[in-house]
Amino acid sequence: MQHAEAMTPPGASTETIPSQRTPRERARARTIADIVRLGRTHLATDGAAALSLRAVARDLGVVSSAVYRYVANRDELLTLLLVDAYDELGDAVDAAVDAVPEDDFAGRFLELGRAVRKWALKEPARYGLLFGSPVPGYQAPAGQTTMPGTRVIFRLVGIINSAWRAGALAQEPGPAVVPSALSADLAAIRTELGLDVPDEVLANGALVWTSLFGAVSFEVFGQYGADTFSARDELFEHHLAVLAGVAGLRS
Amino acid sequence: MQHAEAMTPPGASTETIPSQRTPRERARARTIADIVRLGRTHLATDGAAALSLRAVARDLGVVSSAVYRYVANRDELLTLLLVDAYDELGDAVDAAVDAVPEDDFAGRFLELGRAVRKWALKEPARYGLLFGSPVPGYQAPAGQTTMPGTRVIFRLVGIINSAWRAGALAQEPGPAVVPSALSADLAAIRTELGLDVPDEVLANGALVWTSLFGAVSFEVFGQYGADTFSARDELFEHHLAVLAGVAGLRS
DNA sequence: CGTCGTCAAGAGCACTGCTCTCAAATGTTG
DNA sequence: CAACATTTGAGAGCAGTGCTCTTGACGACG
Repeated sequence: MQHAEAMTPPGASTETIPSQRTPRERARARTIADIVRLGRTHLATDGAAALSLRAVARDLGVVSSAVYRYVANRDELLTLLLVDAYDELGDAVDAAVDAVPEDDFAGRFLELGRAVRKWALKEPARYGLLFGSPVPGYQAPAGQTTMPGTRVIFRLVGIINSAWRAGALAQEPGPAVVPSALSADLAAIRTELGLDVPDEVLANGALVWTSLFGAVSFEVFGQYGADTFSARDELFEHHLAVLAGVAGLRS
Repeated sequence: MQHAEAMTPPGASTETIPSQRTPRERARARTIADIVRLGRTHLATDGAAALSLRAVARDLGVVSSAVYRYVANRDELLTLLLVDAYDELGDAVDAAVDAVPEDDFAGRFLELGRAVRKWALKEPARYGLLFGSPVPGYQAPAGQTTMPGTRVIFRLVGIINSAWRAGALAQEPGPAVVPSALSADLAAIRTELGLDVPDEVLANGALVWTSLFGAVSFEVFGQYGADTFSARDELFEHHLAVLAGVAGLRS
């Protein structure tokens, strides 16, 4: 929050990419991209807590203090990597969902879930940065991270909302009454995202959201024992099917 | 795994607590308990990655190298704190569940969920150590952590199994067929834990398990936006009610 | 062509985990 | 009670970390 303003000094930064007018800016952008690329590798290899600016500098073939010309501190590099990972996950989810016909709502949901799991298993450390325990002392600047960080949930509620509009949503009996305070929250979400679904569906959607990431996190973080589940694909498919039912998406 | 053997030097340690025969052992146990206590404070304050043996030594009023007389390394202290936290969570869950009549299966499940959430919100950093992204380079020794680490899930499937035995489990329609490989996993779990529930119920129980911790993790780790949900108690209660339905526990 | 801005390098501070040696305190035992 | 043995704490030291500051060089721009 406070960071967001501090990061846009008055008169500087055009928010959009500066299109690299001078060769200096070109070289600078290239170097920052290299730093992010190397940081991504270290992040994927050793995890977020072990991300070291000095190590990145070594790989860059430069002394440690030189990196500070391009990145203010370790937290800023972490933010860059956070956005980088959110975007990669968002792209993967978008591609998977878009490959399914628009009117196959259940199919789109299943592919969304599979895409999240697939990316998480491929990039466990980066997934951990996004959805694991927060890095101590690091607070993600909301201004830069909320947008890419909400792509998956936006996509999910978008699918549910489209199904609702198409009249393809099976209404579960479920606990009918939604308390007033929660109902106010849901109303705010509904207006902000331009949704039509009633409280019950929206609340269930939130549960499906957290449950999807709960299942993925358990698998990625090794919460299942080493040998408790060997058929993890099938377990996840079962979970997805049940969650589709909770969301009202019958295939 | 490998650690487990290295931690029981031949001829030493009786595995059970040595009951502190000599005053030396008494003093030693007291010091270790102090280290764990101080470590717990640091863990709760600054998170797992920021846990520092030197800081613990300072608080203990002793030079840094002295703590290595009691704890082999940082990872071993982390293991002690891991077990410590698992046990505290397990105790909290046990107390909450035991406060509900044995035949109120849905009520027991709800209290289990509430206890997990309550403890997690009270101890976010320690919860993060248990269920967040794994600490890089640290592998929990299974021999010491699996037992306390499985108390909650054992308790959960115990409730479901008791309800099944009592004929109080509402069978949901759900996706009927459970694939063969997953069925084999579930059979192994069933025999190991002495359960009677069919595949479908057990698989749904696994989903309820991961979903419960998914919902708690989202809240503890701040995955909900800062101001998206203000009525989080009610949201969680709604989730619990739906999950009780998934488990077949109708109240 | 000279000025000015940018950049890399190096030194340095405070912190971390961990190892080693040495001396003191402590408990055990003859 | 005194001698011994074990345990313990202190200190130095190594290698690593984030980060700051100063210095010198290089390149772009007026």
